[in-house]
Amino acid sequence: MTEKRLSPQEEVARIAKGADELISPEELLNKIERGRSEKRPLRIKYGADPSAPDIHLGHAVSLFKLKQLQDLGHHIIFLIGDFTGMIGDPSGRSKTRSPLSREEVEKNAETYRAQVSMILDVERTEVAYNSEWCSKLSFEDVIRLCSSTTVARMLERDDFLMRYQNEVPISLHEFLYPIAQGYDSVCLKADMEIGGTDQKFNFLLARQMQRDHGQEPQIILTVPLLVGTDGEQKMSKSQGNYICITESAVDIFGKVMSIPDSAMESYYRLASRLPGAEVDKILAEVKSGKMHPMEAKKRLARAITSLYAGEEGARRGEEEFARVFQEGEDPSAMPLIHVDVPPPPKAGRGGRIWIVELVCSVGFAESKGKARRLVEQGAVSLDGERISDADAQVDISRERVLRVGKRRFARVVARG
RNA sequence: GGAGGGGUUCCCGAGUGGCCAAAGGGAACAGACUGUAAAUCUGUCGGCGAAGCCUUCGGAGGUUCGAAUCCUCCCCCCUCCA
Repeated sequence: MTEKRLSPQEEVARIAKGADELISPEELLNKIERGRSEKRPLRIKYGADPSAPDIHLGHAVSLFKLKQLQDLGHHIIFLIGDFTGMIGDPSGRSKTRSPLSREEVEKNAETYRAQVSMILDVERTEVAYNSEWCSKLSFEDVIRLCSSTTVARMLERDDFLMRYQNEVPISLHEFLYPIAQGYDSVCLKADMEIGGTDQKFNFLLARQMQRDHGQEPQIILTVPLLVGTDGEQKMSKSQGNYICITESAVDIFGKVMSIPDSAMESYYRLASRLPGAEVDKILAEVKSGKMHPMEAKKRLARAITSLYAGEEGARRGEEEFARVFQEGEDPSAMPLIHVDVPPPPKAGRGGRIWIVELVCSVGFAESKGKARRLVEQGAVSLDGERISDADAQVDISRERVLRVGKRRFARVVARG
């Protein structure tokens, strides 16, 4: 904010940067100009689903855009959809979500604040809950709201259409989700809403509903969706391909390193916060063979990790990564687990335990069968020594390092 | 309300009386390879100290030596007609 104030045109350009779509730049320019003359910041809405309160790198793309708007002096409203959470956002899912209980919703909403503060200035962020107005609606009100749109319009939404065509059930209440979300915009008098491209339909409906309520429609800004660590599907909790911003430095670093090379560019552009020119340079060097892709990915991992765990964390993550995956050594920190050892009559001398039993009891396998298979497949080692005999009895009377597969480690010792 | 089609192991999906713990694909996990990855290849993929046995094919009963498969009732989903 110390820099010279941007002209409205420049401000629009800055806001549009990195966006997938901005509807529409002209309206935004208008709003900014009017806002300036009235000394009124724009009200920017961002909705969060309380059923999955972990903020991951995909959400962070929107949050950084919000941060930018916040720094431009606008008013951010972080809306927790505690009411709509009971419906479940149908966006992008193939089946109806089961509703959350009141308690779950509240508990989840609770965890947002700390996470958001990693990116936004929470002191200057308004937090709102849509139950505040949604729960007050009468059936009559709901009917009126529903008249804003039509079934045909609803079925235009590609996930609904897809489900409909595939004969997958769509519950009627799922149609209420976009309605409720639109109503949120009405109640908040939102000037602008931000979210992933998958939210476009909902955002557009909100515009319609605002018009119906005599308001000026909100500006829509969608940001590209970040792919998950698999490099294919969009990052989401249900896909299990996400990187949480609260994960440890080591995990963030490692997970970024595990993305396919093909996903590097979009991670660089969407998740790293590095200047575009620098990204261009790195990518060009990789392409020309001047930089090894691994080096480029390490830089990426460093950049992303440092956003959430600081420089120091990024360094630690990198060291640990090199140590464990490149040198094949044990991690510097491993949980110490005390294991109950069966009494001597069954296991022979004290301190000895069946390897399969051991793998199970530290939680590295859910069943004996799975543990047995891991052993047979050569995934299990003790102090770096592979154990592939599924009948082996091992001595853990003193502390030893158990490793299963590439990334599961623990220090184990017999209890007592 | 009527007619028809469906509900199978994490997901999709084959299976219409024993050869079915159930094909095939995906996901996942492990091993090899590598750059740590991706891709590829190989293997595993309900439970049990593994021999055999137990539990599983929407639910409950029944027929049968034997049922995911046949019968009865119930629940749920989809399509068309009203």
